[in-house]
Amino acid sequence: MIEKLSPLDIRTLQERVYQQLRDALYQGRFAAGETVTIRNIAAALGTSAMPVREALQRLVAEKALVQLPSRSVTVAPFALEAFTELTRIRMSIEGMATDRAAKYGPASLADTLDAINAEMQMAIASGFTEDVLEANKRFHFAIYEAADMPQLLEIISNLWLRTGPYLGMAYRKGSSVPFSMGITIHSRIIAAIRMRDGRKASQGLALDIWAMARWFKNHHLANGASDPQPAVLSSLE
Amino acid sequence: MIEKLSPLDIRTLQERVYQQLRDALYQGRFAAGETVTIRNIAAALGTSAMPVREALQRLVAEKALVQLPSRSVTVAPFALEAFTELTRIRMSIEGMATDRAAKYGPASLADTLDAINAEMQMAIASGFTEDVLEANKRFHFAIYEAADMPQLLEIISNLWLRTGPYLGMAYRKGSSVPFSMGITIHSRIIAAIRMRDGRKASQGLALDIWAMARWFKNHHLANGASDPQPAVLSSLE
DNA sequence: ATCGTTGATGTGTGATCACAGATAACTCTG
DNA sequence: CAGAGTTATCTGTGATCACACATCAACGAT
Repeated sequence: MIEKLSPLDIRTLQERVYQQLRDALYQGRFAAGETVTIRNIAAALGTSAMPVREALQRLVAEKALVQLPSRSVTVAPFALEAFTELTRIRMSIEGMATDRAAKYGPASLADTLDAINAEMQMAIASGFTEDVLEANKRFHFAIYEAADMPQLLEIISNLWLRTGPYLGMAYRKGSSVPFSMGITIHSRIIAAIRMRDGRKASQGLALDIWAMARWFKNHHLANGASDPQPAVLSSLE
Repeated sequence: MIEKLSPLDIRTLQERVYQQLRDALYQGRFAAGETVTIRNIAAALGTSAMPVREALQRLVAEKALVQLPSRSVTVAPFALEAFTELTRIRMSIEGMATDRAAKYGPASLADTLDAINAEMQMAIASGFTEDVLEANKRFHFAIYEAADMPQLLEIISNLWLRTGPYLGMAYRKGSSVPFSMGITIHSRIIAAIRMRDGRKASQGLALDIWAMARWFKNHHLANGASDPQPAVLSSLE
């Protein structure tokens, strides 16, 4: 009986609108600063305004979108200070998750990460940046899930939703993301996890986040004509 | 001209509903597990269902309320594991904020904190627990604001919204919260901040959070008949 | 006695509408 | 030719309604 039928999508319309918008945002498919209107999206999705407006409000509540004083909703324009602060927060919070994953995670974690890192290296070699980004995300979240702290995981997901668009945006403009350095750092993290050295793993992860942020800043500000960042970790500490 | 008129409240209805619910939740005025319906609240507030349902969805998005599979919204019932995890997260995140406040905050911070701590001691002496809780909150947030990280501040506010109800609930049941110990810990934090010792300040703050959580667990579980927690910090580390 | 059915009631969801605020182009006045 | 006022248009907000789903109690069949 069961195998003759396929499960249905019982999510509410609002939920589906939300997830579609969330994905689009995460992949940077909306331009920063772009304003997003209820009726436009409703028309694009073929729904009424109702589910769209609730999805938008939810995204605003999660800080994935911002609401102007005029009450219209826009994609947050890039702001250096906000980005720097987010990076600092991520280094701390994701570092904490990594510490716990290293100390108390399953013994199989290091092997899982090795496999993902190998896939990432292959993706780099073949040049599919989209796949590289995806593998990088999988690498990080494999660690965070191993920390076995569901609420922390959600906080981290939210932070990625806020930072993600910038990276996607940057590589969409055709820049070669320096992921090869990432591979090396990842290996160091794996080694630390294998030795259950939470401190080293956490520091490695923070370095990974920091290096990516520094690259992004230099790349982004090059187009915006501003000072490149010094290659010293302390500037973010 | 200007001084003849007083400014109006231009917030949307939804916003006002949201803030009223948020306050009520934070003060523990809703029982854990209680289900909250749109029409009831709308009737109580004298509005239509529309702004209420949007406020509720916002609170769900912020994890201040939970949505059951039946799609009705309830106040999250107390769950020990969730509380323990939240405490751990708070120790880390609020510790980070404290570290920065100590290192880079204004020189006046220590004096401000001393004043608040004195007020708190007075409130303890006079027995107004509500005032004690309020002073305690002011103490903590004076530190977090000094860290000058607006996004981090919002994350912390959200964490307090999730943890706050339990403390309010407990003291509402007539328990004497052991705040006198808090005063001592606070003094240690102030001393560390005065010396710009971020590490010590952050450890002191984590201890403050941890001690409060431990008291709550013992108190709460005493009613629920379970094992009291050992008085060792490592159990949470 | 147990399980399934039926109904009543209460609930969230989504569509639709009326309306006020915002914005920008335009017009009129000085 | 400014600058204040006007207008047209687009936007979010809030009210209201129809509907489907959830829940639970009373009832009936087995």
